[in-house]
Amino acid sequence: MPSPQSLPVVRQDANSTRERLLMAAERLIAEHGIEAVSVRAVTQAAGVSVSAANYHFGSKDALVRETLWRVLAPMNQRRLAALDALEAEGTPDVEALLEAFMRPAFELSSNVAPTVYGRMAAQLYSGPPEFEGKTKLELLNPSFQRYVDAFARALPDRRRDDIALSFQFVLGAALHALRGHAQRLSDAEPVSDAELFARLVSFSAGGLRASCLVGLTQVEE
Amino acid sequence: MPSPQSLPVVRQDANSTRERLLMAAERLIAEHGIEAVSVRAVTQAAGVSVSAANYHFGSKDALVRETLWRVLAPMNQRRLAALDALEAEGTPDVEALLEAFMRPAFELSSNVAPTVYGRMAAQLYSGPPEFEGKTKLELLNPSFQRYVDAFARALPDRRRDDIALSFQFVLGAALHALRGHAQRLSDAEPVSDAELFARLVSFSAGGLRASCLVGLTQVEE
DNA sequence: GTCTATATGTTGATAGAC
DNA sequence: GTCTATCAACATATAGAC
Repeated sequence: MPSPQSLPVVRQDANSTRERLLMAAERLIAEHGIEAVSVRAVTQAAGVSVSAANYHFGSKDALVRETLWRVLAPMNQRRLAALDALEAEGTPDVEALLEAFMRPAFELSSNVAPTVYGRMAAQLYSGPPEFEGKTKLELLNPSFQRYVDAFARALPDRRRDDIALSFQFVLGAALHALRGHAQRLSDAEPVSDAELFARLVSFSAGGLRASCLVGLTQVEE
Repeated sequence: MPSPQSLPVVRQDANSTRERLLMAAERLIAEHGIEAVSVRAVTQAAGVSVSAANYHFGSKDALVRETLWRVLAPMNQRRLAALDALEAEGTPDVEALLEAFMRPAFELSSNVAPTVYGRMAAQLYSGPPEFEGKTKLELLNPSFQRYVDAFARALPDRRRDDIALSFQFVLGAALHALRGHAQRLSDAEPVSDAELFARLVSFSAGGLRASCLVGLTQVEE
């Protein structure tokens, strides 16, 4: 289904040492977080020595950054492509925008490493702040801006910075769900991923639309 | 203003080694996270030796657990007291419940350590999962249940597990804001804490009310 | 390119003097 | 109770053989 050139597949042999390291790092970081994963753990999972990792990446920081980028860049690309498709056929409404934005985060990152895009994004926001810096927020923020613009067109009676703030709340709710906290606490039977996604979309839509009804602070009623 | 017995103040002299360690740990963990803070960093900030910490707490785990508990227990107590006060005068609406729930998380934890309650709670949900276990979710979850019950009374046409899930989204949005991500990304001028709080409340109220209008999956319109 | 072996620092925790 | 001194284990990173 994905068109051949949809992703720039410049990857080398899937069994090269470099590729195995990135796959192992992707899986371990998505599960345990950046700080909890040592280079040794990655190299052991990849079946190579520690120096092999340092030969290819130079440092743990570089390995982590490349792992994050390699996972988040395609996710981001799908987000933007979905937005392009929506805007090509008119002005999308809030629900359509939310689905387009969040869908890639709930998909598998690749067929070689069965991790979820958004789980990696959650690690990005939980982990040490030096990793947010240039590498990733430079990647994600521009598409956030585009989505905020699209939300602003879908909600024309709202100030843009108001929408930007609500968008952050949406992000927080989605990251929390991607960390697995949403399932864990509801005492009822665990919801399916599809239902979790649908409820997250409708919750976010309600939140985005809500604050247009209230003033900045306490309004007289 | 706080009634004398409002909090069980069983603390020893504010300058005891034990107290100084807990204060330093509170500040450092709230700022840098659990994993990033070493026992040495805490003892240095407290001006004592490493063994003093191990004498009083036995291990880093115990020190962290007690730090978390000591910050989150009063926050939780304020939450429950606010809910008691609301329910004493009728059936509170969604906004009142959200304010009561979130207000303590945005307040200062104590006058001795100028950290924010909710920032510590955010570290709890970001950090290694072994800290969530018994100590804290045993403390926070019961009050979550009480709030979910109250929301269920405020929204009688909603299923309870539906509300429980939306409540998790609220939690995610609040934790994201408490981590400071909400301010950082909005390109506009940074909002004040009071405005951030007000917008978070109205966003969450809209989200909580929203999903009662849609079905589980795609509904026919 | 990948390995073994090693350098160098930091971690959490302990032993024992005072 | 608090310290200094020290431990063993782990971290990141490098040197040099092959």
